[in-house]
Amino acid sequence: MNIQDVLTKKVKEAFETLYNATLNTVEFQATRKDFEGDITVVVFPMLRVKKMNPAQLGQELGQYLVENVAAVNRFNVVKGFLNLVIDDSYYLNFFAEANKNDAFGHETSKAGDKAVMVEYSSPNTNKPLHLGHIRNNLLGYSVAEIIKASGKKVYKTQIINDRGIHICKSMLAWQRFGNGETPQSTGLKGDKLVGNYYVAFDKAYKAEIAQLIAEGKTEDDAKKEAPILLEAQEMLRKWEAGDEEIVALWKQMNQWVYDGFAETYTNLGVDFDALYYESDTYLLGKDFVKEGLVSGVFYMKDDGSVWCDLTEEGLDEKIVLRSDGTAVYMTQDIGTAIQRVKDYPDIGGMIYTVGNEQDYHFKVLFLILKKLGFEWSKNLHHLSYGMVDLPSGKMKSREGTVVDADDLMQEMVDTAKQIANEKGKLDGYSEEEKNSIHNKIGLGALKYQMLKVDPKKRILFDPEDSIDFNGDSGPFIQMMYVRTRAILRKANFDYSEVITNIELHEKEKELLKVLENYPTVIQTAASNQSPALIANYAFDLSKEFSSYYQMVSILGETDKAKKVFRVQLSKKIGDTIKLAFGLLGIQVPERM
RNA sequence: GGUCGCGUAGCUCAGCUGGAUAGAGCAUCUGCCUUCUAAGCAGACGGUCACAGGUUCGAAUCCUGUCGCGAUCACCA
Repeated sequence: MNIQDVLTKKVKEAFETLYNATLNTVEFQATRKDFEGDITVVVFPMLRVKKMNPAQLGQELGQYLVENVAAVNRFNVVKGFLNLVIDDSYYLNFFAEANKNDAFGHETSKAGDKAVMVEYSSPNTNKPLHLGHIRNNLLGYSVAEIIKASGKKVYKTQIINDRGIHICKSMLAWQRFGNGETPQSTGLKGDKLVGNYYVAFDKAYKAEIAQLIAEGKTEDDAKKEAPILLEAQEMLRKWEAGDEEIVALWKQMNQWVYDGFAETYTNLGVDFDALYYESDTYLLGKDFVKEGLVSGVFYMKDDGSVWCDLTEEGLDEKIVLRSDGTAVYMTQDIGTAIQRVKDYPDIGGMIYTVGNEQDYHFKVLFLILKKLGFEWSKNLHHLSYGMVDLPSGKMKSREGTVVDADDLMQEMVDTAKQIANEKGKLDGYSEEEKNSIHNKIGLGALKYQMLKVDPKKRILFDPEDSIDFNGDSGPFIQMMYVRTRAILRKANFDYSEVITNIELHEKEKELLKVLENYPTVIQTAASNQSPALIANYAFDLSKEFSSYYQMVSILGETDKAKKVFRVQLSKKIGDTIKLAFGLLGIQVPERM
């Protein structure tokens, strides 16, 4: 029970005793720096229950709390704010308790609890991953880890968009211009090689369009009639018909891409528990469309296309099956969702990490699943995040205006290396150790910068402005962890004794207050699906520690009990930074 | 045009389930490394919370409207 819970109970009790009135909630906030106190009760909302002068009410409540709550030392009232001074012993006891738990703030799932499936990444297999995918991957991975830490079972998954016209474009261009190139023959990463042919296709396609326009066609006609596009469409038909040669090429090129992606995922540090491939699932929804047709959820138009009428819900009509009977995106997503629940019967809900450009699609998908009568449809969430844009606008693979994921990660590591070399603090380490450290710091900087922003906000990424390594940054927080580790390495004495009877330094009290919030922050971050809250918390804790570290000597303290406590506190803060960063997928180095 | 989202310091962002004088980082300026790692600390400077109304004891926060930016409204995914 944290201090808020204790006080809530006692304030309610005070209300019953003093005024014979019932209070539903008690509102708290951290006491402003200008006033004395550790926590503040806001009395204004209580006036609705008990009409009286707020200052007087605060006075009476404060008096009651001092008399009836051991942890409350004294109080002061400013306008409608009751500022309480909490006794050091409360925080020392809290710390002693928290210190017993190596994963303080993290819960584990209980047998029988429903699981959450988190979908993220879900790339197309015709081009390499870019910065937009990085944001998606980091968000999805982190939200999954946060929900796990909040005490739920989690499955991470993705749907790999491995079929469709876009893949055929790369395949066709490779057939035509590739001269049998392979990742082995060129030394290129597989996804990069395939991406090059996607660009090559677009180049050839544009040339043909220009040619056709020169011959007198309109632009619209030219775009539809360009021979290379017609050929790609023919290739897709052949693929669907199971043409052996085409399918073999498709498998080959996809495999190159998967090998490339695997490397990127490893470097990025993300993973998955279950993979779904569009080529397996794109037909799955059809049966449910048939069922929905029977039950009246859908209706068929004269041309045979099937629709869902959502006008009553304020949306429009949505196609769920083409007139030729083939599946659309929506058909597949309906089928995939149902399939996942069949595969993992303990799923109670799903989270789709997909950009906000698809807000409408998911609104419709969830509504359709609800209409189809699936109980779990009410627990479906679209983790909608803002696009990562460049100063020049949207990233476009075909036009080569993308920030490549692998390149960017490498750049970050190189920058970390350069900074480390300038500082020279890693001199004497092996190359392997150095590389590992540069890697953690470079990626930490990148990941922190991506995750500290509220997911729903769009990120403007300027390649000219470098990612921060100072201030509110990943490396700053890693640095604070490193300091705590340096202290522990030098603390060559037994610091296991439980300390409850010392006087706390002002900064120590502040640190303990922040520490006490950690469990709540995890729960809030989980319910809001926002890694940004964890990132901000890690920074607050680190900043507080940084100030403490500067102001107070830990190993130089002469009072034995204080020294022991300070070492314990430093360790706990380091451990908590490590845990919180773990939820963001960021590793911490032991030195830097 | 309809719908959805966003607009806070020069820049990047917190704060948004209403509470005290709106907070950080970067940049600029001033101090601080013989003491646990200066990727640091302490401090200064910097705001009509897009604009206009409304609700409230109290609004950056909630409601309405306006403006600006973005997304979306395909038998594409």
